[in-house]
Amino acid sequence: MPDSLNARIYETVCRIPSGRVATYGQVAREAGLPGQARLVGYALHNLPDHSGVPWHRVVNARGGISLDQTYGSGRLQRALLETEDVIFTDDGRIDLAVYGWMQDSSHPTVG
DNA sequence: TGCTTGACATAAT
DNA sequence: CATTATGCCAAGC
Repeated sequence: MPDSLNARIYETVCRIPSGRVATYGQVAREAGLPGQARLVGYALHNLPDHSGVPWHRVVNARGGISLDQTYGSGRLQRALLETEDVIFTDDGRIDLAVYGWMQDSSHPTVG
């Protein structure tokens, strides 16, 4: 199994600060996989529960959970994000403009 | 070995 | 912002 690949993705996902979320594309770029956002999702799929990787901080470009929110993982991610003070919209999405993983300190809610 | 699928992104409308 | 069409790479059978 290509741990070198997943490892890069896990490393990047762990880089996501609490209370914020990053898109698959953003993680993919940080992991050195520009354009291969799918591989990020694939890696997270292989991600074991005992890995300690904050996979719940990874969402799609719409700021929404692609998983089935009607069952386990989907509901779990939302629950975990809520524990990070992340607010969901009525549409069940996250405002990337507010909770998006911005490396710059510039934040609409902070600045 | 080759086809199909997949926790997605981006461009155009 | 939502929808539709296309691209990308790796895993599964």
